[in-house]
Amino acid sequence: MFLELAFNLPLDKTFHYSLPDTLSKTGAVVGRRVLAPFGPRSLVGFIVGVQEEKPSFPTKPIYRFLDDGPFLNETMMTLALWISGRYLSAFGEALAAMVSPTLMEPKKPAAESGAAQEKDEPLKLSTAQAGALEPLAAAVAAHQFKPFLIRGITDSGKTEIYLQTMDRVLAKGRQALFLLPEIALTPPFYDRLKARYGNTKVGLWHSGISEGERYKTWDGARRGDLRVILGARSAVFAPFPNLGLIVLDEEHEATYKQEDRPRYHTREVALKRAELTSSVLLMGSATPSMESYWKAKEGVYTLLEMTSRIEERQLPPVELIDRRPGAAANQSGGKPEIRQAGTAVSGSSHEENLSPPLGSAASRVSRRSDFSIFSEPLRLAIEQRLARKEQILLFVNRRGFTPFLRCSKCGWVARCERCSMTLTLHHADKSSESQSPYMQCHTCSQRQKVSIQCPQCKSMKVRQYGSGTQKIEEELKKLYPFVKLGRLDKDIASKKQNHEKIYRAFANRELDVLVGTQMIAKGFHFPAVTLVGVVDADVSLHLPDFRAAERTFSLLTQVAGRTGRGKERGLVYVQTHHPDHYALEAAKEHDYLRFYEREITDRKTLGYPPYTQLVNVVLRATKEEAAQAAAQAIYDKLEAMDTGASLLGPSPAPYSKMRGQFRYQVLIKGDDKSLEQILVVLKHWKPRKAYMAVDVDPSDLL
DNA sequence: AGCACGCCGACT
DNA sequence: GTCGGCGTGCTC
Repeated sequence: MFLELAFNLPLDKTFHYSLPDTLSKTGAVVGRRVLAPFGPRSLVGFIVGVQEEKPSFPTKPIYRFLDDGPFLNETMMTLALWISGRYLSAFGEALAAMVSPTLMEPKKPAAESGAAQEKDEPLKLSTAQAGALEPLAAAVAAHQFKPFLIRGITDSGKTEIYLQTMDRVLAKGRQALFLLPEIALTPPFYDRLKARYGNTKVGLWHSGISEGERYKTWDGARRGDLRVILGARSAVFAPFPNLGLIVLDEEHEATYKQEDRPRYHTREVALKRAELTSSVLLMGSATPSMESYWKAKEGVYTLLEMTSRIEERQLPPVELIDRRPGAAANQSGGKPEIRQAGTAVSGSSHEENLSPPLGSAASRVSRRSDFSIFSEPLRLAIEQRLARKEQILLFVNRRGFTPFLRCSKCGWVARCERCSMTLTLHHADKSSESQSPYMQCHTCSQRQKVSIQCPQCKSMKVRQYGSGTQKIEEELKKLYPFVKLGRLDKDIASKKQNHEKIYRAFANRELDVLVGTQMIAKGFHFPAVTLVGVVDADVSLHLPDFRAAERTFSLLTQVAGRTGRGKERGLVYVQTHHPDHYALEAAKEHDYLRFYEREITDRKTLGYPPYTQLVNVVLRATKEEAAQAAAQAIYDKLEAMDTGASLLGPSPAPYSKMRGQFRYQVLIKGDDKSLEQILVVLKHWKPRKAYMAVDVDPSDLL
């Protein structure tokens, strides 16, 4: 008896082993994990074939079987094969992606209960909700593969639709997956699912779960003891034997794309898995991706639309504040009303002195007062809410104090030596180990000492430009010293308790204002928030990526949805230099369709998805010439094939250097047929003196 | 991916 | 004389 094994290696190859007499032949089944010698080391591999004939070369015996049966069933093996083909990874890598990373390490796997909760019962549905549920219930009853897309505005009651669809799936004895774009969003859903289906029936799955818990959850799913698994993208691989439903919430989120091998898109994997298992796929979003909405309109997905908020609550007015020089909103008018006596600062200049010491009284004096970070309307609105004891969210798209430092004399800009990125100035936090300010690269995380003197012209005219969360926090403290202020960004949330603590403090209204990055844009339900301020909407708009407008629109829509969730009407202020950009205009009007119609026209004109499929080939090397030459070589090869796909490049990637490696790319726009030919070539292509990464369906082109 | 082997430059 | 750079080759 001989076994064919696949390992978690970037090799398009399987390896053959013998079965020692000490092991039972009946244990040799496809999908089971084994431990086997591999060169000088031991590796966990998957059995992908079993045969009687002795191979023509010498074989080694495996050490032992793992698990008590096949870890992956036939469907999951098929899904892995599909992933390795579509996303150009080795079969073994795709198989490994389906289990916890710890289950691929050659050690023995190790082998919770929440507080008693009120039982969660199905809610009575609104007419709109009932209308959406009907076709879902029919598809579940018919036991057929069917993809649905719900476009439901924030607070429209999508979750209850997910749950009532799930009720029906579980009632038929099948299991359900509930996928969210990130871990931070799971806790409230986890509580609700446990309350609804019972603690022992619901499993939680994401990269933060402990090793023991992981094994238990996967095993529970495999045995069918668990009925629902909630998790981030890798939960799409939960090995349920009788899957009936996959819910993919916030369908448009870029975090559903896996950024290392296999570079799969959770949405596409979910679609394939639903097809293989005759399950219902239920995708939902307030701002569906262009691809999905287009497919829904083409009839590939069934479109369900929910365009009113529950209890008829109104969407908050969104006001765009023109920040271009000379625009009315930038003139600082009257003094802030509730500012306490003795606080001298009324705002900071756009450009300010970095000269020593940072943030000292001396540097404050030099600030011009006619260009504040906060426009007059935003400041007045902040003061009004503070006076009324209502809560405020301030959204800032960057962490740190100032996103770049530049010499105003010679133009030198502080950059990371290993990356083509500017360095962000950070002030020391209470929580951080550093006592003094530092500069940090947001690509490679490396820190440096702050340059006060320009290294190029030796002048002392190094200035700070732009504002991050820390600076907004500081400005607010200066303007309103008595205000209780919290900040939530990656620097703070790197400690898990911090995230919890700040979230709870804000929820309990111990804080008046919360300043934060993307983290505060999603999921939060705080009824006392009546003002959302977007300090600079242009950051995401300016990324050199074809999805920049789409990202900006959905981000603004999401942020706007954080207010007006209580009795009081909410208000959103968006500061921008592009008040007439279609993404901002559509966000102001809460008009997804208007955005969609405009954006889809551009996609068609420019040949971007959904009208084409993209493959981005990135070549990186320590030597720039090597990366460039390798990119040129693959370009020449593909060009000569004449497949009908269009090739862009070779050109330096927008982030032209990362972690000491130069990056060049060739972007391919094609259709199913041309890409099929191209992927075959890429699969066997070995670049010289450069590393090649092939990204099918890239989430961005940076 | 690791990890070995192998052939050329600056150091205890 | 050796430590170590990373090029290329192999793993049933």
